[in-house]
Amino acid sequence: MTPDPLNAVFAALADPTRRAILARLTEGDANVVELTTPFRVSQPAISRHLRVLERAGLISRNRRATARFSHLEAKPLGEATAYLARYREYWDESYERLDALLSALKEERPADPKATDPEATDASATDHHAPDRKGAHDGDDQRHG
Amino acid sequence: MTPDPLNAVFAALADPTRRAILARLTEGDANVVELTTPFRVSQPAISRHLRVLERAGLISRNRRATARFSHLEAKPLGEATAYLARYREYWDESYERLDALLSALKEERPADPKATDPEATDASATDHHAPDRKGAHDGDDQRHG
DNA sequence: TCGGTCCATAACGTAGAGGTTATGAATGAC
DNA sequence: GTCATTCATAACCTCTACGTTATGGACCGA
Repeated sequence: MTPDPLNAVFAALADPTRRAILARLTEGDANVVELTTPFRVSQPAISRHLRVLERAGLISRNRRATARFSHLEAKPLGEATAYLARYREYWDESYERLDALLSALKEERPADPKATDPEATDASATDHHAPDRKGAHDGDDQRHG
Repeated sequence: MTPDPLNAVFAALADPTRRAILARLTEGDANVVELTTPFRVSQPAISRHLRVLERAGLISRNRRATARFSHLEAKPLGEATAYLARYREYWDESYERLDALLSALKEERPADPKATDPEATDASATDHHAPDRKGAHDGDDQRHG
């Protein structure tokens, strides 16, 4: 039933107006009029953006008189960040490769002990653009369907 | 002219098939056939997913004989993470507030040590609808759906 | 040269996103 | 009670996303 919360969170974040709304909400809760004013789109459009954000769990809302205030709920952002953190080693990879390269160069010259860390030379680095792994892994691919 | 790279990156991440493709690519580069097999969608569908990922800068591709291998380019993921990091204080906030609340309770009745585990009592529960950042409003009237 | 494999693209359908204007319900102020 | 404000919703349009099947180009092996 729940297809995957990340779908809704990332989709919500894909729209610049919604990101701007979230940024605005870091300065404090705001009602629809306050959120509509700076964005030169119509009020119903903002209302729909808010509904998208609410369904993604990124905001909560409560009444106050005739107004309805939106409040930033950042936990899904934390979950999205946690998801992305899985890839950190891959965008650090270039630095690691630079490290490996420098280490290799240093090996030709004498010494430097810290260059011998086996974890530093990640497999993915050598693997770069040299696939040749034809069906090596078992069918562990995740389908979120 | 470039509307904002985050648009494309988050939009690309919003699709579970594309996220699965990225996950697969952490195990090594793959051609279209290898990427199509596990996902029970047609090959043209995968080709389009790959184009979306490529436009978002999340993969690069190179030929190898008749095949075309995709390679994970994680830097945009790092940029997306950097963007989300701006909100870290807001999802940490709940823990901070929970801490503050528990501290306050402890001062009243010095006892009950097991209540201090932040993992045990879900933080979002306390955080929910307790704005007080600026708008200083209360009243819990929320609607979902 | 010929057949097979890999892949992109075209053509098409459906569904949803994002925008608009018009309108009405809910609530506070007078 | 009456009016003004706030907001959601309906009705509508356009554009894009995502999927399909059909097809053809590019390239390798024999």
